Amino acid sequence: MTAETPEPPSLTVYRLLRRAIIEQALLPGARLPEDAIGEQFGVSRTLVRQSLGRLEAEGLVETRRNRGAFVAEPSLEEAKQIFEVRHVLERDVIDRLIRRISVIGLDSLEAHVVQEERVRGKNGPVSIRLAGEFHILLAELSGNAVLARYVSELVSRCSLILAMYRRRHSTDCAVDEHRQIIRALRERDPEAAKKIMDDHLGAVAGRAELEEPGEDLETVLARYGREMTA
Amino acid sequence: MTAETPEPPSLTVYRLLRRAIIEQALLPGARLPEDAIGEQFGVSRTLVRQSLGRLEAEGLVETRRNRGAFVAEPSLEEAKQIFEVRHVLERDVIDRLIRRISVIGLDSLEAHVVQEERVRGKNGPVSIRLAGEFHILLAELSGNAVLARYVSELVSRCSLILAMYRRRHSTDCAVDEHRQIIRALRERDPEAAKKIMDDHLGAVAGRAELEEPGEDLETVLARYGREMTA
DNA sequence: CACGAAAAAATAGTATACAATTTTTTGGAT
DNA sequence: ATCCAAAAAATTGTATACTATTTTTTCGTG
Repeated sequence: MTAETPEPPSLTVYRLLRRAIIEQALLPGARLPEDAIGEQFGVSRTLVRQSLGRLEAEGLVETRRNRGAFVAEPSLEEAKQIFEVRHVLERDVIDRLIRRISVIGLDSLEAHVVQEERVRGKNGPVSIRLAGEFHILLAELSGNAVLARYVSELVSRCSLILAMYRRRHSTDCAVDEHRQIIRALRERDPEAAKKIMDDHLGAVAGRAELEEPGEDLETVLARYGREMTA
Repeated sequence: MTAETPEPPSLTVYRLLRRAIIEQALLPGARLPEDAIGEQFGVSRTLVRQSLGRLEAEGLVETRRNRGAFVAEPSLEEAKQIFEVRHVLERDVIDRLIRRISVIGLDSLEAHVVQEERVRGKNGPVSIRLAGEFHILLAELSGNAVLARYVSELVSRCSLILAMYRRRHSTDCAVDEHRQIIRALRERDPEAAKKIMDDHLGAVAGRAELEEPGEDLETVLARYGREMTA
């Protein structure tokens, strides 16, 4: 009789907004008016506001006093700093995994990559999310929850950065690089794994060019809001 | 004519609660009832709730569904993980500082240590806070704001850990070790600096023993609430 | 006196209401 | 037509009100 407590609506709002941002349905700079969001999700501004506050703490949202919330627009400087910290943390993740990863862990990584491959080219937004979640899974397998949380946060913010400073999303390369990381882990080769990780992350840091704004808020939230009411 | 926008009350509540926790005026496990806090600070539950939410995201507060908020009680496992990530991040801070720290930066570190020395033994809570702020200052001088934010968060959580798993607060040693770090930075000696940092952090990770609960909430918040109304 | 069920009180979760600020619109003067 | 000021609308920030859950108290029974 596990009571199966349902997810509290406050969390749902947070989670859906987060996903909309990470999947780049809400692009950097997009306004996030409290009542419009609340209406779409069928909740009051109270919960929306809480969610926005939390997203702000994570760096996915910026709020201007008396002026509302916007999807964050990390500057190039911020972007550089985020990637630098990712480097530091993910190198440590690799170190830990080399020492402790189990067969089960490797299997779950493989399974994830298979999933990535399955949607490759078919569903852009989901590809973006899955690519990030591979890194989060790595961090979680490291066994250090604190480390995993920070990696997760930085990976999310990288989604924003990619949305701003990259021509087109080409996840094709990523899936391949992910496989390479798994192989290096399987062979317990820390230098190879770190090298791949460095390349994988470093390649992104040196580009620039913007995109056009996305669809309007209603359309986006209607899509993400379905999960709320259902 | 810089307009000097005053701090919004929501931020003030957050900041004061945070300080009360970090200075160990509110000990791990202490209940944090929303209306009692709001009454003390002269604000509604709305703002208290926002603050508690943010503190929860930072790991300083834990909330149990329909049961309220408490000052977090990190387990020994969590504590270990926090110190591990601190190690990784602060070693990187040192690396950066060796490369880039200016005379002005070194001076501000010196100034901070002087301040630490001034209150040594006289004001326990402030000593605790200042000891942590030395590490935060180091991280800020590294020039990477993302890195600084994470170090800051972890340092705060360490305050909780010390409150739970340490016999008595002996900041005497810390001040001395802080001086040693400054010296190593001045001499551009990365290995020495990292060695000291490792010892400094590592020394704490291997102890255990609990303390007794603290004073009641009202007394504590009356002290911290002064800044709110003034 | 101990125990347990029901009632009461307390407290968290959410929605609504109100105040303050910002943005947009309007209308007149140049 | 353009610009500027004043009014209106929209939106945020905060407080209050209401609902649901949890905790405490009460009180009857074994």
